[in-house]
Amino acid sequence: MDPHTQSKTSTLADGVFDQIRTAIVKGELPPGSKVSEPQLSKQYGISRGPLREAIRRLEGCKLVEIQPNVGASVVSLDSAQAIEIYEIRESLEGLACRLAAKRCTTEDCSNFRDLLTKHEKEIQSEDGRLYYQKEGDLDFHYLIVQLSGNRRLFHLLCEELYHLIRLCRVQTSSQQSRPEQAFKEHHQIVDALESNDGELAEILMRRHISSARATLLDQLGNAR
Amino acid sequence: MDPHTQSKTSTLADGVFDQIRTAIVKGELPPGSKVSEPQLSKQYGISRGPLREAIRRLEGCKLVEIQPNVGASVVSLDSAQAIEIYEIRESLEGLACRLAAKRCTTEDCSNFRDLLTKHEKEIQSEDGRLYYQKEGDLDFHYLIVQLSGNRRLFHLLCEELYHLIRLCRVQTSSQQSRPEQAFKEHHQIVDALESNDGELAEILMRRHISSARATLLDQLGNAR
DNA sequence: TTATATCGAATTGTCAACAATACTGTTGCC
DNA sequence: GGCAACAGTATTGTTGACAATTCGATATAA
Repeated sequence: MDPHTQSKTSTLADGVFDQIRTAIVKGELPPGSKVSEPQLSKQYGISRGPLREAIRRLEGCKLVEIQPNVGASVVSLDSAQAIEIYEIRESLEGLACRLAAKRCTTEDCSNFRDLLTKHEKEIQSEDGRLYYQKEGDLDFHYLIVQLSGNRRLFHLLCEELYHLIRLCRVQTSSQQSRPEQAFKEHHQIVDALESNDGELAEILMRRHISSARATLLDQLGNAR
Repeated sequence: MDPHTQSKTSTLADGVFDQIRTAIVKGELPPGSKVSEPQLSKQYGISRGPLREAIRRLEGCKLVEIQPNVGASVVSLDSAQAIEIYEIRESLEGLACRLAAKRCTTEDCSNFRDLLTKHEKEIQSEDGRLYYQKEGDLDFHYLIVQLSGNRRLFHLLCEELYHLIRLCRVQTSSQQSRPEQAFKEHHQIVDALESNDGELAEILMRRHISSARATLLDQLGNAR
């Protein structure tokens, strides 16, 4: 569609991987829809070779499912799978938070505070409705995972799991209904980070995500 | 090499994916070694197309690293990365254990006990040295993850992380030196599962893996 | 001897064509 | 009318060839 979108990636396969992944998490390729090789091959102006490699990478991220001799489809996450994803997220972000608390400097903390006040303004100005859709929430979590220092954990969360979570939100067209509470919880987490209390930080983060999961599942239930 | 090894998988790419993955975790393709497309293409008797798809899947499992215009190499895990992997494993298996405790039936528990006594015999007969290399240890963990009921967690651990852990052991040619202690810890975990005490089971599992990590890192340090 | 440049070989990236399988719409039969 | 077999079409799986890039060896100069 956008011919100028093709960024200057070294290989075509990596380029279309990024593009298709974005299309999926934005909902342009709806969950359950078929990922047709001829169509995408035309659309992105590349041959089927690199395209198939890109699809295989998407399969690795669990964003598409491939049936042999049938093809790939965008994953469709039911509530059971959403629960599974959030259980894993809760565990891993708890870990990230515990690790981050050990490495958190005063400068890091002030960065967190800055981010949170910036978010607070957005919440107030937009009445909070768009906070989650604009990825403001994930920003905060990104920063913590980054601070954890565990690069594999960063990749697992930020390059794989978060995309699935975006997909969940797309499927429910979720407008998070508890921005104020989430905001308060974020501050509590930073408090724990500030005092380098890893165990508390982990507990708070797990509780925070557990609440988010409950909210999401509530919406999933209502959507049905 | 083994022409009859090519199992009847639906697609060539999936077949060689399995074969190469096995070759990597067995150490036949040593860490850091180049994954040459022409060579493997000849070796497995397939064209480069499906082979490249298989390599892309291996990249998704983090078993190889791909540099554009250079090619893929088997990952080589230093101690820092081993720590990262074990941190993640500790967190996720803690989760698995907590979930498993909630779903554990008396039948499941007797299965665990059977497995453990079987392992005990192996330990005694072989003086424990081969316990870990024969994957007896991972058997136990497999069962718990399976019992957790979280299929995505199962895939993440058993289809991705455990292969990396095997790779760690291959790199250190690790002969676990604490089979008796591990065995005792396994029993304690089953005790917790038996009483459906998820929180205790999680704590015990995390501690168990933490000990395993310490042992591994000790060997990594000595190996250097 | 060391460093640099250059050329050639090998490898990776990409493509288009062929083979095999799955899907679709029709026909024929019960 | 409904269902099963069938043929045609479209899609996926696979291959070999070509283009582009990288790697290595040789030669040259300081």
